[in-house]
Amino acid sequence: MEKIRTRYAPSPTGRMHVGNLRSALYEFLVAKHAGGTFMLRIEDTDQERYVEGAVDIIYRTLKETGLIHDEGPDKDGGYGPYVQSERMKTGIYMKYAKELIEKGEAYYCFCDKERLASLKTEVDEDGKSITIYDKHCLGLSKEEIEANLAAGKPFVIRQNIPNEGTTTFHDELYGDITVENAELDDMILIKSDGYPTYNFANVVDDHTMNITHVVRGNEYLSSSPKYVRLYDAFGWKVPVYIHLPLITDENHKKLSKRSGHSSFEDLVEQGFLKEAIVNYVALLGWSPEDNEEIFTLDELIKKFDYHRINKSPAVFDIVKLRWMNGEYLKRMDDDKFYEMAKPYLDKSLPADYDEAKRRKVAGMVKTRIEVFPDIDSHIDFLRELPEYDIEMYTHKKMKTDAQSSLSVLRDVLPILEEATDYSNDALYAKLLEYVTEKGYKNGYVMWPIRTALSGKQMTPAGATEILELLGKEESLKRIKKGIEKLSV
RNA sequence: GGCUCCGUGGUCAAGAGGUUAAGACAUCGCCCUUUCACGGCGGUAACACGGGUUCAAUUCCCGUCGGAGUCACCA
Repeated sequence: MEKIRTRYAPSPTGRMHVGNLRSALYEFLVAKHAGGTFMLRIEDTDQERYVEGAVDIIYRTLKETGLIHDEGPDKDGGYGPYVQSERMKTGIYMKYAKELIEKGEAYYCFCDKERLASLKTEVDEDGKSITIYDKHCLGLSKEEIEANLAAGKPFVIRQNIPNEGTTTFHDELYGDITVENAELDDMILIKSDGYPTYNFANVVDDHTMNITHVVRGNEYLSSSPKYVRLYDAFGWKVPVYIHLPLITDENHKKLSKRSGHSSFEDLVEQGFLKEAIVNYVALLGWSPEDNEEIFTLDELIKKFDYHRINKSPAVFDIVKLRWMNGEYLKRMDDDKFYEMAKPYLDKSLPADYDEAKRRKVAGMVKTRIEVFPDIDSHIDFLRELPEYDIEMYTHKKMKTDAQSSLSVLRDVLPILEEATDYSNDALYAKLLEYVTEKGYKNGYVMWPIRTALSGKQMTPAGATEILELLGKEESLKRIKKGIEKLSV
């Protein structure tokens, strides 16, 4: 069996959104699972859409996600035959286009924009025009063509598709798909600026680079017959097609940059881990045989079998991504977690907290956040006591209310004032003495303390842990404030 | 609108002619607890509809409906 070769062929038009990333990932996995080759090819034949820096984004994203290509250009390795605009300079596309003209499978077209526009007669509900080129220039004589070319008249080269019969192609997932040739437009192969269109460059490059498996989004499904006709026209072997189900937003619309859907980099900026994003995206449209959900790239390579790819579109669910990111955070070792959380801790914590304290807070927060930016909402009270309502002192299960809290806080204040050891353990022991002496339940005492200290419904730590973090002075201040509030 | 594809809970997603139709996220409840969270346990919730084929269809076929994609000198 021949070695599998796949390629990721993005056009540099900006950041990679989740759909792009998923394509790259599956192309990578299809190849790697079978020990094949994964390559990168930059499809930049549209000078108008080219975005400065977009190629670097592609390199960076691939590198950061671990989707390392075996062939193709990279930041340091210079360019090669894998950037279409460079490749075009060799004249390869024009050469092949002319070959098709000789075979009668393509032809010169000199129609101008106006004539083309006049063809767009039918208009549908959305105001969109529908056109199929009328093959006007196919009827040109050899002399007319020569004359036009000699006169330097702008031209394009079109694929010649018969108006009768049908074309069928096979997709590994969707099976055989057949369309009427009459439905197929004579698509442009070479544009008037001399650049090949995506459609043409794609086929020429896939063939000449020996791509065996073409993995791409399902939006290409309906144009695939045209590609197949191109392969046939050349007499080339048609690659194995694997069209991927679309990834959509919550409204079931295809993800796109234009609609402002999140790119990989946006997600990273929102605090998601790269591994979690890749992991989550892998599960959009594919599932393993077992019920595992968390895996590394290497595990994915082992498990990935493209036959298990789903056919129906998948909604990108950020809520589940958040959950998954949280799983990654929980499994992360403490040192690494601390390093990554540091910038967020620095932002939220009082400046005088030393490293030991910061590490302690990191540990508290580790299992309760889903993404790093969640940190602030958990610990902001350490910086400053927020305004809070005394309603918060009421807790049904702890059987506390404003009145009971007031008396507890009044009792506890002197204990805390006298305490010299402000460690969690010592304070806990001290307060427990009080609790047992009075015959209260733990929560009956701890709840009001915690409330007075934090002013929050929830905190990442218990009352005594917060006492330790805050320190004596600040703690007493907050307890007094609580008493004051409750006394009114 | 033409063409193409898709249609299992709110979402992801197993399954496949005969099952009590998995699992995960979300949601709800209980337990644990120095609050919340974590963790543990449990609950609600799905085969779009109508015809066939069959002893038996969620599963196969047809139709309907619904959704999406695509119809550029963009990729």
